[in-house]
Amino acid sequence: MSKRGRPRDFDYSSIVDVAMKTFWINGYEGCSTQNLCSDTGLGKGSLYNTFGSKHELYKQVLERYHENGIRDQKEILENPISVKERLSNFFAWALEEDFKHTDHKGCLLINAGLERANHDPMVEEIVSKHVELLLQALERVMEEGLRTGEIKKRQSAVDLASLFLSSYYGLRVLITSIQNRTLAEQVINGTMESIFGA
Amino acid sequence: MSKRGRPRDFDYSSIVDVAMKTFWINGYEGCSTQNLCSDTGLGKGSLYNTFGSKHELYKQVLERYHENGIRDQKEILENPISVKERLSNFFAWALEEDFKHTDHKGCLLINAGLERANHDPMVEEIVSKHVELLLQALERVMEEGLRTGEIKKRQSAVDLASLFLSSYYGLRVLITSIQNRTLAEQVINGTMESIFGA
DNA sequence: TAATTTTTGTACTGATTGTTACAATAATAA
DNA sequence: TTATTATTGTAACAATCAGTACAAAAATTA
Repeated sequence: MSKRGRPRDFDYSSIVDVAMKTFWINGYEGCSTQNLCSDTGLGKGSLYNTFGSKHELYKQVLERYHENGIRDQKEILENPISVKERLSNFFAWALEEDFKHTDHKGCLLINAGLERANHDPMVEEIVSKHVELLLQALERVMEEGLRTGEIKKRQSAVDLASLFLSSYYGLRVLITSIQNRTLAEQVINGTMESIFGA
Repeated sequence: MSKRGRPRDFDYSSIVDVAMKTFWINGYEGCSTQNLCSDTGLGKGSLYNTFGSKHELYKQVLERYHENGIRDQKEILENPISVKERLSNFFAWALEEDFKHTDHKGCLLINAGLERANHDPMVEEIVSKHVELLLQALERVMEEGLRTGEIKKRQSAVDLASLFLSSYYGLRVLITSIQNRTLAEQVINGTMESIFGA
């Protein structure tokens, strides 16, 4: 009694994935519903019947990106290896994310935040939540590093986490805007040295 | 013989300033030529007669923003006071830039870079140039700090400059996406401590 | 004044925007 | 089979997009 009528012949989840890439490449204002239809293969009927609006589809995309992202980031940061290795892995993961794709670049949440967080409360909310969770995870890592003595600095965990966070986002912005691997490696080097150096 | 015909009754420079704000608030794709006309007070005839296209006006805006920006930044970084004060002033300047406006936020060049650098060579070029010049200015400051002993770390000037650069861009992204002054101050604190701390 | 040159506003272009209407289609439940 | 329900593709919607055509207006030069 629950599922009468013609079943849809596409996979909801796959559509969100494809739409993610389309929004990623073009931004929200920069891509049309026509683009979304041709990229996903859906007709307008199906797209609007399923998602209701371009904005709602965008929301689904951002929520998924956030959930996948914070999962991956936590996995890296909570791995029971040395703190230095964890942070190093975190940077390596970001670097790979940014250089493995040739058509879309950077962190989708940053792109969305800069394009729309000011006028779009939905975007603001998701980005805020993500940053908050990431910052908390980083603080826990820094606390552990300070406790075990792996980090010898006399800085607070909060300050260290904030430094790392901003450096990380700055790195992704720089990579996205100007494709420069050397600079990226210098940023990573400079940040790691600042935390673990003499 | 040089200026015959009806003179324009608006100031080119002022128009670029107004257009800058319009692009800043809405992004490139997010604002229409209609928006630009109503904000500047120009008719379409005047706007297209003067600038030729939306894209050309955007270029004028970005070039002016870049020139003004790098001028201000260099002025702060080359001020003959202590290196620590200079970098502190630099952060204070960024903080003020981001919090003094309520309608438009962040660094226009970052916004432009993330929205368009990938498909628009003009944008990529201006952003690259700006980052390069800023990085050079930062390197000179770090070299001076290392030479005078004000910076006691054993990091290279390049690494220190890269760290500061990414942290600075990360800061501006964070402020733009999530309005959080406390986090901003933690970022600044964390970065300054990393460079000048024990 | 008259000829010349540029600016200005208005109307308009074809294309595209996000969204809706709806009939044909295809499945299930009875 | 028949009734029901959801999905699908197509056509269309008013609104807006970037850009153009052009004549009226306003200045200069002669």
